[in-house]
Amino acid sequence: MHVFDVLGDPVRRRILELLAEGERASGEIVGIVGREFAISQPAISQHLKVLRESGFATVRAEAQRRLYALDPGPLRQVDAWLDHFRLFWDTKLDALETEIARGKRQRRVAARENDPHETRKAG
Amino acid sequence: MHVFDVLGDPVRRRILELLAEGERASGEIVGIVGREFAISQPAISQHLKVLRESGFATVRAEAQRRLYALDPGPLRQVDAWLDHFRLFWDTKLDALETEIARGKRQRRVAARENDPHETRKAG
DNA sequence: GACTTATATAAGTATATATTTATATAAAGC
DNA sequence: GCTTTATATAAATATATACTTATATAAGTC
Repeated sequence: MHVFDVLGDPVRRRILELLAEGERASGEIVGIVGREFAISQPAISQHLKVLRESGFATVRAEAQRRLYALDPGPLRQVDAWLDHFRLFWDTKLDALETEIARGKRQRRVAARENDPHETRKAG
Repeated sequence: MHVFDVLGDPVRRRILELLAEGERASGEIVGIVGREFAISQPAISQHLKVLRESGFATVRAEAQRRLYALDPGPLRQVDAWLDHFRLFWDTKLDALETEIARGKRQRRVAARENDPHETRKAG
């Protein structure tokens, strides 16, 4: 399923917002999102499956619980696709600013990925 | 139709990419996108309708032609939604940078929107 | 005024997916 | 071992939407 199809569903968007706050058990998500959208546990379980299989979320087991965490990869892809349009919607100056910031970020990310110690901070 | 549902279709994403390069007549879009995706003129016309009605594109007439232009509003909404996750995927420092840039941009946008010269789309 | 060009709309259909209820799996507690 | 708790899967169904072909609208050309 394409990144944007995944994001097309409001339940999945809500789940992602929750996961942005931190790891959550399936049951917690069912509690919150199920109440907000009035849908069943299997419905949410299937949305979680979509999020797993499309790379938006990872899971780890802890006893019977399944703890879901956000994987930012696909969201970064969306951000990258928006680059097509930033030059359009920003003023030229804004765009330049944005591009400079992105470039800096990308260079740092590249540096991290080459670092065998996988350090969290990079200047 | 929700912003993300609009972006869920690959034909519409391609049309938006084209419009990011500048205004295009419906016929040009049919020529390019129709060939790439092997779909008919009415199919593309219907996608253009979706883009119009969801605010991604504006149209103006020129003789029989319909000239489509990108409206960045909904794409900015997507960008804004991604803010939920930037703190997650950036390092703290990166995020701070991004937020500062966004703040500056938003203040400028607000200034533009208060400008009485602002143009609105045709009914 | 008929014909051509450019685009949109109508009607019908096929397919994808979001849901439901029912059931399976699997770990924990007693 | 049986029951409870937590989660996933199966099967069936409803709905939305992305197409198709056919046709309408409207401006330009001869």
